[in-house]
Amino acid sequence: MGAPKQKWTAEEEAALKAGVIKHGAGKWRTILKILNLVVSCLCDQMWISRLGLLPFSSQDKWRNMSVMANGWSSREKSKLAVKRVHHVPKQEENPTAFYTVAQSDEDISDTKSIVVANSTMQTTGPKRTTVRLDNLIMEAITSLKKPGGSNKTTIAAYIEEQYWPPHDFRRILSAKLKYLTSNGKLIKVKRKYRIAPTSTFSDRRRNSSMLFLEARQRISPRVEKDDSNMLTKSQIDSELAKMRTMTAQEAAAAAARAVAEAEAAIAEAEEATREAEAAEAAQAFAEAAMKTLKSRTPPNMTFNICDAVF
DNA sequence: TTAGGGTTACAG
DNA sequence: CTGTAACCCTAA
Repeated sequence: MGAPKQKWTAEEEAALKAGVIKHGAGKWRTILKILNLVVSCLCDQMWISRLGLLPFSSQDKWRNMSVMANGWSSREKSKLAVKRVHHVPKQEENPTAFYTVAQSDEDISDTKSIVVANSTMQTTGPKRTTVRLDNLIMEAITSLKKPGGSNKTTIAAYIEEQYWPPHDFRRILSAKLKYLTSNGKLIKVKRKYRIAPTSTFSDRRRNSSMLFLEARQRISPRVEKDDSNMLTKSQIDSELAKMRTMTAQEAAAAAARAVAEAEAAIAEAEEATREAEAAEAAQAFAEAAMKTLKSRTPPNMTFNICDAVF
């Protein structure tokens, strides 16, 4: 009598998972934005109506999926302080069996549900989820304690030592440094950067600018390639060619990465206007990736994107 | 804007 | 009828 009740597709679930992995459960608005962006190419009106107009849909979906993964019944037990989920031994058609939903009253600092894979997951502190390149730069300069500031090479070396940035990370760093300098956050003297005295570093608006480094850090090396924010047209085609030979699981992983990278690229682009082209390319890749995933329509999409990515 | 409770559609 | 999933509402 009213609402037709549209069901979620596997692709949509995959995209949702990717969004949650990247931003954490709870940032539904942000996730929504990314999801709309990535999946819009499907011309799936359901997404437009569901995600565009009903933010709580993704929230509800995630709630359902989480509850399912924990084996609890519908949703009535919202008071779950779960710690570990054992694999459901029954059938293998339960794709979401690896969530560790740390979501109780106050044992975990924030309500950010941590999605954990079963394999090579290093210690991911709950608070370490949002590292920004800006902060890394500040951290580097601060830690290096150079009198006149640190030059780009030194900063890059520091960050590369502490984290696991992509290959052309230095290129992005350059743009970022330039931007921060023009913005007054940094002061550049003789090729050396120092933190501006007055400006307590804080990025005005955006919180969605999660750093691709973060995602990059955990992406297993097997998918480590020449991709990054700076995707060229040919690189995208190359990626797509690879995807066509992928399994559904790998395609899902690629789609997940596409989500992350598109978001990262777009976030960067918003700050450094120079990156607009990169964002476009990354977005194109994301869309293409989703399209590929869509057209594939594997037997029953029982992939676990967490497994696939991490 | 989000967390979380309530409501309704749909499948078994 | 019962359980599940999508949808809706609202306090904070």
